[in-house]
Amino acid sequence: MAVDRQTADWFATNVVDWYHVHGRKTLPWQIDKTPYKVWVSEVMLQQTQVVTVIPYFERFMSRFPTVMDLADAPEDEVLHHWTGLGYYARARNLHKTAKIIRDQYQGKFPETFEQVVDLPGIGRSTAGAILSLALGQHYSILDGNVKRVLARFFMVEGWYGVKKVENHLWELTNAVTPSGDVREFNQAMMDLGASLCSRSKFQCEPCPLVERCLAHKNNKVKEFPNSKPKKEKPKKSAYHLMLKVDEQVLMEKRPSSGIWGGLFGFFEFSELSELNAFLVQQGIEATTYSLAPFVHIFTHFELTINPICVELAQIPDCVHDNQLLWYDINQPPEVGLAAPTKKLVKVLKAMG
DNA sequence: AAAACGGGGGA
DNA sequence: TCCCCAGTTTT
Repeated sequence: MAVDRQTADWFATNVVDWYHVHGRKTLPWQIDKTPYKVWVSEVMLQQTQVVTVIPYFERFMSRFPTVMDLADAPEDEVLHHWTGLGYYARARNLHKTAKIIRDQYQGKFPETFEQVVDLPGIGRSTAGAILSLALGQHYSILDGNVKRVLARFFMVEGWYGVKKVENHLWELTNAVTPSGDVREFNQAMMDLGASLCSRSKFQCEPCPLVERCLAHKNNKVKEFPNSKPKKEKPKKSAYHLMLKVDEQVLMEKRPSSGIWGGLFGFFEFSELSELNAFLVQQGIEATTYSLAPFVHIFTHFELTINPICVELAQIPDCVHDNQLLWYDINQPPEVGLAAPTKKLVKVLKAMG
């Protein structure tokens, strides 16, 4: 789906005009712009908002005023100046790239798209930002702000983590990016996305694009860009063996790592056959019966727990062990229990 | 508690 | 090529 020329021109003109009145022009990386400054600021801004970035950027620039200073610095010091920003792999890439520029480009920041985009930590959008903002070259950008503005204006369906959707957005940003004023336009798009067209606190009335914005027209600004579809949680199931002697039920201490680490719980099996094999192995011959299965939801998966009961007349020899606990449901010992275990204890108690 | 951010890297 | 991940902030 192409954008007609008239719409593209209208879009660009309105955005650039808005920039001249409302855009930011005096951020530290906008003064005396160089590819180096734009690069460092763009990488910082990939993960953090403008107000937070400013002090980091200034400290970084006063310690590493040029790409050569950065290249010659010890990695630890680079990381130190990044502390608090997170994503430390990006700081390492920054340092790696500085060394490449020192060693392969005589310390001069490369100025072609292919060279720039090949550098570690610089992808298509960041390369476009460096070349357009610092050097006025005609490249589009597509960061999160631009994606949001375009997804709303054109009501782009789908989550942009999907390649097809992202490609479509690239076509759109290419189409609306004007041949002149590319610096102003790109900067304006990022400013717009960060301010009026922010994710949740958007304000459409003062927006220079409001008249033709499809999401606004359809009263669906909130729905665009479409968010990442909640991925269905993997479903797992487990059998929990509740070995009962009167009012006591057997638990074991779980390994310290992994789910419910260090808590006490029932013997857990992924298959019923394993549970039965365990009983045979322990010389336990008694009838088992099931309680109602239930689902326990974790952040990353859903576990269906099938409780299996066995009632014995007396404590079997085989199960005296430090790691084991005969949990008396009337006099609960003070140990950690996972939520589903607690729930099952309650069920047992109710059964009497 | 969960999504977002842009690029790297593993499947 | 697709999908997940990193760390922190924001919602």
